[in-house]
Amino acid sequence: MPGIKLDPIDRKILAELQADGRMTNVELSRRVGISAPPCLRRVRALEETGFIHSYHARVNARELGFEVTVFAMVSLRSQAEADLSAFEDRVRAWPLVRECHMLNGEIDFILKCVAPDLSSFQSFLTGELTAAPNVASVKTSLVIRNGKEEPGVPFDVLESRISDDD
Amino acid sequence: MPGIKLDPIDRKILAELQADGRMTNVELSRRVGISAPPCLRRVRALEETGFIHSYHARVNARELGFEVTVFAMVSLRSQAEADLSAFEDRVRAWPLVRECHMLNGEIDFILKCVAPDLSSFQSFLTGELTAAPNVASVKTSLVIRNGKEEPGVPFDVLESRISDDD
DNA sequence: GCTGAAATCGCCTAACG
DNA sequence: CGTTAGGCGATTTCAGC
Repeated sequence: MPGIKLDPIDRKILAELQADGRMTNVELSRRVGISAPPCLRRVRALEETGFIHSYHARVNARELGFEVTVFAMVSLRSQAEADLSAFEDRVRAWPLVRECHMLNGEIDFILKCVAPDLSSFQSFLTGELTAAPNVASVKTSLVIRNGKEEPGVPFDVLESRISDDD
Repeated sequence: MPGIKLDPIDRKILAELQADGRMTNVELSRRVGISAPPCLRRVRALEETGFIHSYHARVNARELGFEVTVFAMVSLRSQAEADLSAFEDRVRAWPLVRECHMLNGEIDFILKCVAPDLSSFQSFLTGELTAAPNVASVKTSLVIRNGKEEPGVPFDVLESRISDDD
């Protein structure tokens, strides 16, 4: 899988589609400096090789009635692989949990949760999360405001580290 | 701004575009059960009213050479509004920091960072983040693996709480 | 192999009912 | 909101580098 490499045009395509995932192919081809057919072929190849995972609209959570975002730091009693996986399986079934990252250190998982209001989050917290098997402790922090939210990766950092292409 | 309301078709549109932001308008119109022109008008309206913020391709960070993701918990010495804003301004200029959330409690900010490797993150950590004005302490946690990563909000939670439409 | 040009097909997007 | 219709983008085909 790491045998596939990208040239500067591929990286430009990825950067452009990360910034605007609904851009038309002709506009994209214009921006990366090639004609439309090869541009479309490259996009399809990037999708099939997994460099592009998916496309999503970013919606305004608060306007839609999701007024609270909470980070939950979870520690488990057992860190055996089967128990870690079991917890992750459980997390995937909870719609309020949007992200789950396994961490090093004392905290085993950090969960990013979104809920309509505090009371619905708290009923999830006490009724589901802390009540789940193997959960030792949960520390929650309410998000007061969002200072930055950029999707994906910083391609400019990549460009200044790359010697050459494919 | 809260005067604008959404009917079930609008919510379906948002859910579909959150799940697949590159869907064609005719496919979208088919899924929500109306014809293409009014569907497009609704999408444009949702974009202009800010319910749809933007569209993004989700890329494979690891394949692209961003091997490490780190959560940084930052505490500041002063929590005066001017100092909080000054820190947020600084964060926006750091490409490695993809998200910055202000929290309640002892930790003032949680930062989600992405870097090509540990050494480049650590040079950012010591050279930029902990060296920034007003930063009292920074605790970092390396992401071992990702158990879940869903975009945006859980529309199914919304549906089971909504009495009626516009 | 790759790209680019031409042609076809389908979608987008006005205008109107 | 639906239908019609014209213009544009998407996608295949084919020729050239």
